[in-house]
Amino acid sequence: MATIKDVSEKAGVSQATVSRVLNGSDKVVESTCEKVMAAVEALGYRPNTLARAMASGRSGIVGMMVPELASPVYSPLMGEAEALLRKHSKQLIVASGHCDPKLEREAIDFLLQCRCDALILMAEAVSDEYLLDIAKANVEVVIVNRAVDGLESNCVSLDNIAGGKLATQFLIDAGHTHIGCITGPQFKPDARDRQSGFLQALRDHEIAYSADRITEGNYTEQSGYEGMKSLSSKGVSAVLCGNDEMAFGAIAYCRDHQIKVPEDVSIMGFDNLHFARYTYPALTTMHFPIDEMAISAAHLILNRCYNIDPTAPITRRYQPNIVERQSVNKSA
Amino acid sequence: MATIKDVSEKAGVSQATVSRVLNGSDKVVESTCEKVMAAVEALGYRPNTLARAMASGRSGIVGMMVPELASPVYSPLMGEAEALLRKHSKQLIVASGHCDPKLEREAIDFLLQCRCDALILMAEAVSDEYLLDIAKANVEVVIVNRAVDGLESNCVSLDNIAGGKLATQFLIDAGHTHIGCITGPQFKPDARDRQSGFLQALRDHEIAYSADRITEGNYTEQSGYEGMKSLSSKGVSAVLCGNDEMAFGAIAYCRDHQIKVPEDVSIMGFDNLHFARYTYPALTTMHFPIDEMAISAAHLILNRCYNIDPTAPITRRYQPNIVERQSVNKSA
DNA sequence: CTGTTAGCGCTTTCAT
DNA sequence: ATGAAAGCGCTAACAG
Repeated sequence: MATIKDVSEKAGVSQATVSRVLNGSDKVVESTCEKVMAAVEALGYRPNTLARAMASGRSGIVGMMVPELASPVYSPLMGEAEALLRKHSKQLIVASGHCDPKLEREAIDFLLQCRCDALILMAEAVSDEYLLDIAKANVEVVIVNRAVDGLESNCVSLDNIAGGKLATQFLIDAGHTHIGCITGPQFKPDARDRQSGFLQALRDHEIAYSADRITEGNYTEQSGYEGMKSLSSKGVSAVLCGNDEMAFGAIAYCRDHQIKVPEDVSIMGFDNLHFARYTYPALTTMHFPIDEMAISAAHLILNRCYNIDPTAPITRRYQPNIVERQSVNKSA
Repeated sequence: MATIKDVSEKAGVSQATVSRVLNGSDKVVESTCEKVMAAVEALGYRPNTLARAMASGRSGIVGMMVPELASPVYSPLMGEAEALLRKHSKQLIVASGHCDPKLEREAIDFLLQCRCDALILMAEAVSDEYLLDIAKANVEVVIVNRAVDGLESNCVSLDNIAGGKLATQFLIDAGHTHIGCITGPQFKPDARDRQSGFLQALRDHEIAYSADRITEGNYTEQSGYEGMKSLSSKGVSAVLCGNDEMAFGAIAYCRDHQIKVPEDVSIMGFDNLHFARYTYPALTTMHFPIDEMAISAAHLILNRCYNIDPTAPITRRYQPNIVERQSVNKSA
């Protein structure tokens, strides 16, 4: 593969000059410029990103960590961020943390070793302190879906408490008083928040809280199925699920056991996955604006790290809203 | 951030020695080793991947191009490949080509500039010739979901013709003779192949081919919805969709228009997306073993490029198989 | 077993 | 406006 040296020789100029025309930085006289471009063309030269990063101390790479690469929930985060970053010639590299503190640290380490200029982290397992440490290093850090104390201006998060509350209120307004909840795994901040919103709404409406109407799942369909099974004998007329996938599982359980949704039991999800509209009945759920959050995160980095688009509006705290479809009975 | 020089000074040895203990390559005496490790620890040193790649001529990075980062179809490709590669300390970086020849070239260029040791390409828009050119360069290339003449040993593909045929046969065996087809966009090789399998099966069974029972979609739900609309007046008892997403759209159309699936019309998908089991009725479809293909692709690279696991079994040509659920009426 | 010495391909002063 | 030269942080012969 051709190097800058080859190009400079072929064009009869110095390497510095080649570098200058390629980066459009300094003023180069028209004719020299053409000679260089011709040589680049002839040799099929592609600048070596690695070498460029080494010499300049800027890699142009932004690293992202998500829990899983293959997940309907996080995919949009990668998709949207990549699109925007690419538009400004920044490259996104992604690593997955698999919700495990050790793996998350490894992933972040990897990203750091790649000398990313900035990091977008969707960290679920690692501690706040660890994140604070990272943020002190000389990389710009943006944390998605989690509000870390002391890192307010680096976080783009969703108000999950308000979401849980809003969803529950919707169910209450629809006339439900016997409401069950299949929560996400309690070690995850978002799962805890959603549940606490649920509890708050109950309290606000002075509806008796009943521990056996709450069951903990792990965000998978399977656990939603199990959760629904255990709730089905508890006399609930509505079930709030910690996420859409568990809601899919709950619906599947109902179908398998001749429980009609929403006539016999209403089911509500959380996330508004793309597919939520295709279940039967179509799932009523809370919208998680992850694509917008991705864009805010990317803008934040573009601003702070590369000084691009400093006027782009950035929202740091998002409010979920209800997407009403057919899985909730409103005449209960 | 600490460099190898800092470490070598702190440990009182040469940089070369530090490099040796870090790479476990050469023999280093125990005591030296400990000194170095202590210094590494004390300084919080992380080797610079970029510099390492430059000096060694090997980046340890494998590049992947997929049509979209956020897609239920391609996600597993990234997820599985990353998991396996990471297990062997290789990093995956992903770029998206958006099904556009220009963007695909840019993505591949980017990957090449990053000096990836190998490329996993899911290229839909770029020509065979272009792929042949790339393969001639000094990167290992694996092409997924496309069989390129002259690159047989670098391709991991799915027999889409056989898949289209098998699916159609299944419909025919179920008693259907008036079969419609919503195909994918014809500029995509897989869409063409699936359609030609459909046509072959019809021919094999001497069922009259009727052009107005075939409509071209673009793999989106929306286009499936539209396709079903146009087919609904053509007297078909079954519809084969070019992919699951269009099948979802077709089902949605039927639901909106009181057409019962599968009593009035049977619908069959292609891909077996994770979500296909959650539609109502649950979608009968062809399984696209993309996770296994991802693993084969990754193994191929591990073998050829890094000489790891040379005995791992690798399949280059996959056969889709039927996943029977509830959307096809078998007593037609 | 360990140190010395060249680079890897590029950017960036500093001269001219 | 352009060239010369010094690194960026690391690995890889080659000595010893």
